[in-house]
Amino acid sequence: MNGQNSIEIIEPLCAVFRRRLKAEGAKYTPERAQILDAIIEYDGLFEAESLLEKLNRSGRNVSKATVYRTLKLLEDAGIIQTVLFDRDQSHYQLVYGKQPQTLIVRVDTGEIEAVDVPELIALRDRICRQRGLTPEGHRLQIFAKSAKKDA
Amino acid sequence: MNGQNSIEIIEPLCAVFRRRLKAEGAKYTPERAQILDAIIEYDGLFEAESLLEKLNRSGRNVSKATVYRTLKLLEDAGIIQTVLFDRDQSHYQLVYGKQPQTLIVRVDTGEIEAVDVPELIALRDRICRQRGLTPEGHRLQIFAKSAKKDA
DNA sequence: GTCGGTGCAAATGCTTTGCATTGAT
DNA sequence: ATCAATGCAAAGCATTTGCACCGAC
Repeated sequence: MNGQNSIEIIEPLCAVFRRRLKAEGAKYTPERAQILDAIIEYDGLFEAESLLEKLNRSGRNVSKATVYRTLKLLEDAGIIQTVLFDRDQSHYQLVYGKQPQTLIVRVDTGEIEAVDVPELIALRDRICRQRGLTPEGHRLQIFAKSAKKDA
Repeated sequence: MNGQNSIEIIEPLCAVFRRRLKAEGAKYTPERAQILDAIIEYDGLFEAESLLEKLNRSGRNVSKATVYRTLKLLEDAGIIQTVLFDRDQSHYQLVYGKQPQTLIVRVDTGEIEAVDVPELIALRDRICRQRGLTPEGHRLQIFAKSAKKDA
């Protein structure tokens, strides 16, 4: 809703990605740029298939193989995160400059809502600290249904 | 470490499973019993393949198809939970009579540790209550590495 | 006898990969 | 020229499913 989830993003994501690619001797190709652009257009979660469709629908022709390869690069770069609800399909979300969101999966309707749970970060960090670990990230999925009386 | 995570298990798991199966007109077959037994022998997480191996190694011959079908039944019965770290393989854990455990995935070593985080339940329930939802379950995975100075 | 269950083998479907081609420095 | 990236089609692989046979009530 507002910017409270953002952590000072000075530079655009494409710059982050480009820098990262350069650092490992890889190239910031037009295909990779288009894929990142299309991802940014998503509000929340997206899937490889939907991304591929969106790209092709808007004339940015990129092959499936390149989409998958780029998703992996983006994940390595810490720009997106893979979320797995089931084994059918991977879901992805933009995480760069944000804390990963908690996902509420409605078991009755199948809807998925992303919410921020600031306390979770503190909880996570404490759990790690107690064990001498440095947190790198987390994923929380909550399965819930409407509290109405119907089963 | 101790029993504080248990919620009064009066009856053995097989009884729970049998009752559940009967309720839906299904049978508690020897194969299903053996699969549940083998699952109980695990401390924490297990995978379908490892379970199948263990069954066959100990002479309890069950087919792969039956293992997968039974895992699904056990999940529906609320006895086990599926945990997905990646898309290679599903991991399962016994959850009946416990709160699902938080899993700490060591990104440096690949080790996975299951821990109890009681506060998480309260947090989850509050998040759901605020939205008029009833929690059915959750999954929290924390990715972390050793806090030592090495990358 | 009816039904559900099992095992086998084949199918599924997302994701990955091999390979020839293409593009940038 | 060299080295990486792309696209296509083929492969991979955990999981699922169709089907014939089997066993319990």
